Amino acid sequence: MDLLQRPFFERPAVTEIARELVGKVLLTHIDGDTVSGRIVETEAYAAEGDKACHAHLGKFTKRTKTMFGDGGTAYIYLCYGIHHLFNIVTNQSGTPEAVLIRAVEPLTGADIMMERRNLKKKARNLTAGPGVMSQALGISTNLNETDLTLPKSPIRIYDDGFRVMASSIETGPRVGVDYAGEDALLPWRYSLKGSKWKSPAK
DNA sequence: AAGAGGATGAACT
DNA sequence: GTTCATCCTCTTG
Repeated sequence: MDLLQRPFFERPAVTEIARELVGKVLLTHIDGDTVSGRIVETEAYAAEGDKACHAHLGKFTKRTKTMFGDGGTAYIYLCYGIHHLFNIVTNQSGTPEAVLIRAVEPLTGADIMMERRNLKKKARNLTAGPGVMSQALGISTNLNETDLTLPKSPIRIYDDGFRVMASSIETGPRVGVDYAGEDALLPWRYSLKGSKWKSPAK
């Protein structure tokens, strides 16, 4: 299990990072519990030419300032007043780009995830979807700006040797970004073809 | 100070 | 297929 280091996240091509994150392991160590899941769905949000990005055109606010930090930082924000959405900031400090993690396949600690989600079975609705995934992993906005590259961080990304062939990656338009006009059509959603742990969103 | 809207999910018909 | 819970952030006045 190799912890992904800062250089992986500081690259300029956010779409490339989003694609490569599919198949990686997302691990959290929160409240003494360690759980992990394999990333099966991501979305890329770019600093330029992407109206769907919260910080497009350099829009700097209290919320978006996290995206201007170093690559490898957690960007977690509340959506619809209910859901905690987990993103990974990419590119160099000052360039606000991020990858939204939308779904994982449970690997370890599924019992803890079920407890957090108040579910009895290890079903697809345990972690398939950005809001429910965060809940299962114990991620909430108080972990915003967490450095993901430290060995002791409560949230980390690992490469466990699992390899995904290019032909196993499915692309499509991002979810819930209709307000972004033509940028909503960009095929910047990446998922693992055939995985049953993808989010149900069309 | 107030209002609108949002990178969703669950529970309906 | 539709509705709506729920609240933070941003915009406007």
